[in-house]
Amino acid sequence: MKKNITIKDVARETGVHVSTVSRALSTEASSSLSKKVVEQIRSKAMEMGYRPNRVALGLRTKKTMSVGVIIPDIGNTIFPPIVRGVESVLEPAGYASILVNTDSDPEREKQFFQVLLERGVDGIIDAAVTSNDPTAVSFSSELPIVTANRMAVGSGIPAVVNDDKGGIYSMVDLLVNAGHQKIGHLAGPSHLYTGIARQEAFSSSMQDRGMEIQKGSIVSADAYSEPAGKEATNKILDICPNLTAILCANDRLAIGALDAIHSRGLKCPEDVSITGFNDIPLLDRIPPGLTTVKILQFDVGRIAAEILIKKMKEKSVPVPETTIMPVSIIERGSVQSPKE
Amino acid sequence: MKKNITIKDVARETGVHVSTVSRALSTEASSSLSKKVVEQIRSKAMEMGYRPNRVALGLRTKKTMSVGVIIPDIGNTIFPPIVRGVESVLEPAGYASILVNTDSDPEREKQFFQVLLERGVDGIIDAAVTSNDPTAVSFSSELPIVTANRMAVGSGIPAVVNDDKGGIYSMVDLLVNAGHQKIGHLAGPSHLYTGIARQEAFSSSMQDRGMEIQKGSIVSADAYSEPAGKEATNKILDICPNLTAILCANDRLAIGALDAIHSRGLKCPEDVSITGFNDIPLLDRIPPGLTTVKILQFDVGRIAAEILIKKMKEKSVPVPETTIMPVSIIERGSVQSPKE
DNA sequence: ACTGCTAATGCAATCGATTGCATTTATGTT
DNA sequence: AACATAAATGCAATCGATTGCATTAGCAGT
Repeated sequence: MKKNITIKDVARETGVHVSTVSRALSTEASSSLSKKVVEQIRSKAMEMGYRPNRVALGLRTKKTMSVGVIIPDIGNTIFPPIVRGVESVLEPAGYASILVNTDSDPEREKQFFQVLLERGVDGIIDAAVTSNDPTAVSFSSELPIVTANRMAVGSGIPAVVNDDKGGIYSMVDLLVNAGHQKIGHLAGPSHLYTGIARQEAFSSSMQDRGMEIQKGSIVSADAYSEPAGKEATNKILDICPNLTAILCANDRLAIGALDAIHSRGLKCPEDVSITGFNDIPLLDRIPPGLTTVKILQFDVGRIAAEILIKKMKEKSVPVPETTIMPVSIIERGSVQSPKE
Repeated sequence: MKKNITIKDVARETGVHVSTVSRALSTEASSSLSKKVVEQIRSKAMEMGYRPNRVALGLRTKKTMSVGVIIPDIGNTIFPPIVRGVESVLEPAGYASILVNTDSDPEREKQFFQVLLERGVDGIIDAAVTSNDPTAVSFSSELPIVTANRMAVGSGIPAVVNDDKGGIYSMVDLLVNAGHQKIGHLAGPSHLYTGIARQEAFSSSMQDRGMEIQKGSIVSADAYSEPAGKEATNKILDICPNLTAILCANDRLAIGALDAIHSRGLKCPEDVSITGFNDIPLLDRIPPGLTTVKILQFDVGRIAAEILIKKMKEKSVPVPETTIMPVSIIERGSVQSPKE
């Protein structure tokens, strides 16, 4: 492991001062140097295998050209595309992404904010933010933050989210048009924006149509996981066995719901129609084919990163506080008209 | 955005020299200071909201406590668990992970190595390495590298891989025991270790059993994707329509194979048995249930990170050059005895 | 009280770059 | 040829920590 070449070494070899080397290597500053010298220094640097030290640069300029990406769990299939979208704009812009998983633990989220700040990130994409998130809010005065897929309600932190409300409205529409009257809602965790927003949308959508929401027909799952979905579905059906459709807050919950109704000897869509949200990879291949709301995961990440970059470049630049990404309904086989 | 507090500020407030503050804040060096002063400085620092600057630390110590994690694509479901495994040991050890996606482009891989070195990472986990990877080899003399899931054959770079050979042997066993005689192999890309290793294992396993490998019954897919799998399967079946089983190099290819045989009006497992490799998330829910080789993705990442940490702490410490992780066969519904 | 130690703290260099200002060199004008 | 001016380069401080060495303070022994 040989010693790294620094501008000092290049300066010595070319017989100029380090500041001259620094200028020669920079695109802008090199204009103040004679062409010949610039040329000479650059080729010498190349020849010597000079590699700039970004740590030193970061110390001097207080810009590390890195951003923290906070997500609950990269193992959850909804997040990789978001991360990829973030990357797709950050990387070409010269930023490195430091990825951390909170496991939805607010304590860990807080620690990671600390760590990321110690590391001098220029900004943070937070896809693990909770609906009421004092941590994110307090740090938002220290560096640019943009939340993705979720938002901290009323925090003033720019957010890129999906049209949760529109998606749920459309889905209720679809179910109602198919003839369903008794619709339940398997809601997401009540501390998450998506859980809350989708549940509110469900309720108001049903009300708008003058449809009855049975007592016990809305249950929040503890987490966005299949087992939690199965458990919550059982709770719903124990109280409201007459439901003909269950609108789920996301696909994984819907898969859990499928498990639950199967274990009760029921079938989807014959006995109960089920719908999801997100359209995660491979979902199309799981029978009976979940009808779901497709979100633009990649673009959520992409736009969030674009906004972040704007704010990092010029922290006072005005950016939209909430960007709502369009969603679309994907019809597959899990919805049919109620029988009889 | 207020100015950050530095040890200088703390020093001024407590009336001591910066070096004293530095020592007071460090666990080891604080032993050389009087208890009282240490106590005083620490509480003052806490009170002032002091946050250490790791960039400065990194410059001084030449350790950034960060590692680069290079993968082909976080969107490919096999990688998130690996990344999570890596994280699970890196994070508690105080390392941050910089994640980059190469999209399997060797040129990008090379660039990322450069970037990561500029950023002063202490080591690299490379899960995007190709079987013959001059880039990884050349950089391996500059910093510790460990490859995960794949290996650069004969490079001397420590690797943590799956028991690809064992998995394929077991799978051939399973097919043969089920009565299959005419077995094809949908191989992975031939520039990837997994593609090569699994194909070699297939061939030798068949030979060991004295079974015939028909001409044209082994075809490499261009990429580990469903469309590539479908395409390659069609090539295989065009030439060898009499095959009763196709052993695929991974699950996504197997899913593509499923698509191909369906489009030919054939059924799995009635007409053709299909097997996969990896056991990616949700695979169990895709009909007819792919029989596959389960690998320990999380642990591959975990062990790779453990080895890397060892090497970063003490670069000359001997570590196993190749660690082979056990695999297991998961039997589902995609294999049955050939009819007739 | 003086010497000799040890314990506690201060000093200053260092890591690798950038950058405002000073200085030198080159160019042009008359 | 002299001088003003512009262009090119050098100087040195700076970013925020760490750390080997020097210095001071405190204390014990006589």
